[in-house]
Amino acid sequence: MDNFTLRQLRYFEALAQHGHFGRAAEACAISQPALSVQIRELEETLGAALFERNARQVRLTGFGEDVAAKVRDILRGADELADFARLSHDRLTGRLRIGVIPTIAPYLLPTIIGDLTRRYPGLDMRLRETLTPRLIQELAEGRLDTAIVALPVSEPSFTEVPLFSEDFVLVRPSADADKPVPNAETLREMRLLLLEEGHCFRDQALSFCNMNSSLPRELLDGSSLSTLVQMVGAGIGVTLIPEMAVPVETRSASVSLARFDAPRPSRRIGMIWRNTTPLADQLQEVAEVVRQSAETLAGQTAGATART
Amino acid sequence: MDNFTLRQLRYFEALAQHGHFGRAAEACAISQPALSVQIRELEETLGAALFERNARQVRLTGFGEDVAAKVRDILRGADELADFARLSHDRLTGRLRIGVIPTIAPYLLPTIIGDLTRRYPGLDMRLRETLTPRLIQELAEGRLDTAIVALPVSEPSFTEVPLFSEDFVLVRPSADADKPVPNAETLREMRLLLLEEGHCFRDQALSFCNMNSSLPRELLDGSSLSTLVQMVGAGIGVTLIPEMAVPVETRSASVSLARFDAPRPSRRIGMIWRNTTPLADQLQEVAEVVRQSAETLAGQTAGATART
DNA sequence: AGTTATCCATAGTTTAAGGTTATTGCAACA
DNA sequence: TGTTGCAATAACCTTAAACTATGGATAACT
Repeated sequence: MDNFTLRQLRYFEALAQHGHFGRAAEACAISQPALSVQIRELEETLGAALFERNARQVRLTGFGEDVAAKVRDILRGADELADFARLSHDRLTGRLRIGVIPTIAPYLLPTIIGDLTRRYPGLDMRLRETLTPRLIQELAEGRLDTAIVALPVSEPSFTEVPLFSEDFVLVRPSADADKPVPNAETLREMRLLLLEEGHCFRDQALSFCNMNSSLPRELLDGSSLSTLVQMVGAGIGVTLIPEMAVPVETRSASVSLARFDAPRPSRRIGMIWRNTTPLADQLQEVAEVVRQSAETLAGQTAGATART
Repeated sequence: MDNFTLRQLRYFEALAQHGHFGRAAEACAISQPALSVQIRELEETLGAALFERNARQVRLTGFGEDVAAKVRDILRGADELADFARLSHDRLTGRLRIGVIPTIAPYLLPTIIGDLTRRYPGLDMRLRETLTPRLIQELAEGRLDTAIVALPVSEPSFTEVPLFSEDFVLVRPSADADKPVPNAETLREMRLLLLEEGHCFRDQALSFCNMNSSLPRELLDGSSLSTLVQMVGAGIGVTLIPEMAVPVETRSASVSLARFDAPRPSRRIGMIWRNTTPLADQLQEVAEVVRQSAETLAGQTAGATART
């Protein structure tokens, strides 16, 4: 292998520039003998003289000139690396891969993308929307940096921080607007439309009714909350949606909304990341930003829910 | 300044590639703790984690990936430098700046350019033809690597090696072909055409006649041997030319050649270089090549002189 | 669940590398 | 012929980097 050091290259460049051991050494903040030794060792590793030493001046040899050009490239590369590292210091930078579950993504992402981009200019955000199990797997494999999911996840190798809680809202045909709000019991008797299997929100909704997810039931599965609301509008049944989805999903459907009495169904949303990620500090910051975005969004949503 | 070392970058690259401290350390031919320490120190200098260490694997962080790209560039540059140096090992390479006096250049250069190029492929030869004082100055200033001149030069800071001696040949009008060959005495009475001042060959010719160069005389100065021979052909006078110039200069002129009796006028041609040049060894080689080229050339020249 | 295996980090020690000051040697110049 | 300027060398000291041995955490196995 090549056995020269970056230090030798820096000394070499200084000497090439100054043409004088004493002054070059001063520029490198070392003593003249130290520089002499390093230059000699560099010449030995390269196998040829880089400088011609003369009683009156020190001059690059032809070989030395060729070397100088290559050394310049190397040192500029090293400087760039140092600059890049300094700029990245403690700042969230480069790529940040965030996973989000489908029952959050459409409502939260538009806001937090904006907020994060404003907060961390130059951040290369990459978003992935998929079901919790896959998010967990990709996070474990290092293909994601963090994920926004429903808590708890209870993976010992993950850290989870809560972001916010959101209630579930009942969506029923407009015709039912004046009927009493059902409780968990009565809800079980109704035709409850749910997301297809795999969605955590499906399980959360079922759990509210004390029903088993795997229990074979005659229910129609939708692939998105949007679909479910459309089906409700068509009078096929009722469904639950998280509060955050209300403004978007009920905008154009003729359905009525109802909030449950206590104990209200709800879920906790949080961020998770690998315990070992070096981004922990920055991800805490990101969590704070997301939390505030969600809070703002919740304010608007509450208004919307009230209006309906 | 940046305080990382090339060694750390090599270790970093190995670890990035292997994703495993033990195997990367083995690839670097060091122990695992040594690698751990160097990686940690690199991370400290750069101010951020490069790898995420996990019980099962070691993975680059986003920052680490950006760094890896820059590190690759730096290391490839270093490798190139090492390769370049290895190729240049002890071989005469790169630029070689040779100065030659005008009364040698036209006759010797065509041959030695060919011979040197054959001997040192890839050599970037740069030739300069000018008068001895300027050659000496440029050599001293490091603007030439070596020069081919008439000896002695007697500069204490220069090394001189003899290449060959060459006799001076008398050139006179063809009509004089049968006249006896003049000696130094009788030559002084003839109309001797010489090169303009500054040419060493002018002084050498004058010295043969025991005449002082600065002595005001009615003589016509030519700017090249070629001009002088043309003037002889026109019957204006006689001149001396070095043996080596004979084949080229008398090819198309109607003049006759005559060799002097002993003591024949002659001059010693040699190569000079700075005592301090690191190319000394290689220049000795070059001198040997030039010596042989000149010998070959002298053989042809002798034949040509005999023919006339 | 206890045990083993794997793997990275840390500690303590030795060796090599790089720095310092003091001195020598060499050329150039007055 | 000293004198001066400058690079090389020597002797010594400090820091860096290697090694062996050990520790602690996490998965995997029985």
